[in-house]
Amino acid sequence: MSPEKQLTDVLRDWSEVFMRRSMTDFKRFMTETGLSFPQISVLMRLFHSQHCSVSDVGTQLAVSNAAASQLVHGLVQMGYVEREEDPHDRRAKRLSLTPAGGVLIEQGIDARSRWLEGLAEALTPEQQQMIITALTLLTKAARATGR
Amino acid sequence: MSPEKQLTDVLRDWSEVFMRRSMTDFKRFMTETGLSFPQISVLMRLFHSQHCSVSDVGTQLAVSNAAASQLVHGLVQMGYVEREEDPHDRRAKRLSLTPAGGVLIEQGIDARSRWLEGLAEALTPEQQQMIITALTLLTKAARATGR
DNA sequence: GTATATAATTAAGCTCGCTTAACAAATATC
DNA sequence: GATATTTGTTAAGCGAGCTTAATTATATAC
Repeated sequence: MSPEKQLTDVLRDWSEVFMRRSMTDFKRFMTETGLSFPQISVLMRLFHSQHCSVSDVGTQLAVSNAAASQLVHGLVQMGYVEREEDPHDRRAKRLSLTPAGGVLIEQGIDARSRWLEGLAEALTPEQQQMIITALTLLTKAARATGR
Repeated sequence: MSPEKQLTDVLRDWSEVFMRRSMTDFKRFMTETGLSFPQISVLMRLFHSQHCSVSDVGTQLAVSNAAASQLVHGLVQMGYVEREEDPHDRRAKRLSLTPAGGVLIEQGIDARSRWLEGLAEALTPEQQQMIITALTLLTKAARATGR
C-alpha cells in the first residue's frame, strides 16, 4: 500500500472516531444547556471573536440578517450575549458574551479537553512526543490548505 | 510545559481546524443535497449499518419512534431508503439505502477524503510515516477510552 | 443638502421536525 | 387462548428557525 493511501486511511479512521465522539458530546451539550445548534454556533463565534456585528453572525451562519438578529435577541434575553452600540458606527451593534455565556462555552470546551487528557494519559512519553510532532505538522498543513 | 499539557494543546488545535473544516463541508453538503441534518443522520446510520429498524433509527437520533417513522417516510419518497418486512418479525421493517442513497453518502465521504489526500501531498514521506504511526496510536487509544 | 446604501430590527408567514395520542398488526407471556 | 407488549404508522398540534418585506436610524456619495 502506498504511503499516501495509508495516511489517508489512518486519517479517515481517526476522523471517524473523533467525529463520533464530537457528535455525541455536542448532542449532550445541547440537551444539558437546552440550546439549539444555531444558538450554540452563535455563542462559539462570539467566544472566538468578540465584538463582532449581527451581520457578521448572519454571514458566518449563512442566514439572513433578520434570522441572525432574532437569534441574538433570544440569547440576549437568556443572559448569554450583550449588545452595545458600535462607537464608530451607531447603526451597528457590537456583540459579546456575558460572563454567563463565556462560562457556558468554556464548560463545553473543558468537557472535550478532559477526554483529550484521558487520551494523553494512556500513552507513553515517547508516544506522546511523537504525536505532538505529528499533529503539529498536520495542523500546519491543514491550515495551509484551508481556504 | 509538561508533555501532557503540550499534547492536549496540539490536540485541541487540531480539533479546531478539523472541526471548522468539517462543519463547513457538512453545511455545503446539506445545501447541495437539500437534505436536513436529521435526514443525513439517518442516511449515515444506514450507510454504516444496513438493515436496521425504525426504532433503531429513533434510538440513535434520540427521538420518538413516530419522528423516526416520519423521517424515514420522507427519505423513502425521495428514493434514498427502502423499507422491507423483517422476515423474522413481521411487525418490524428492515431499512436499507437504495443505490441512489448510497451514492449520495459516498459523495459526502469522498469530499472529505479529497481534502485528506491534499493534506498528505503537502508532507514529506518521512513526515507522512510519522503521522501514520502517531495517528494509529491515537485512534487506538481513543477507541479504548470510548464508552 | 439630497439621494443612496448599510445595519439592525420587527412582523407575517412558511416549513420542518418534534411531541403525544390513537391505532393496527404481530409477537410474547402467562 | 386471553392478555400484554412491541413495532410501526398516522393525525393533530406546537415551537423553532428561516424567509421576505417593511421600518428606523445612521453613514456615505455626489
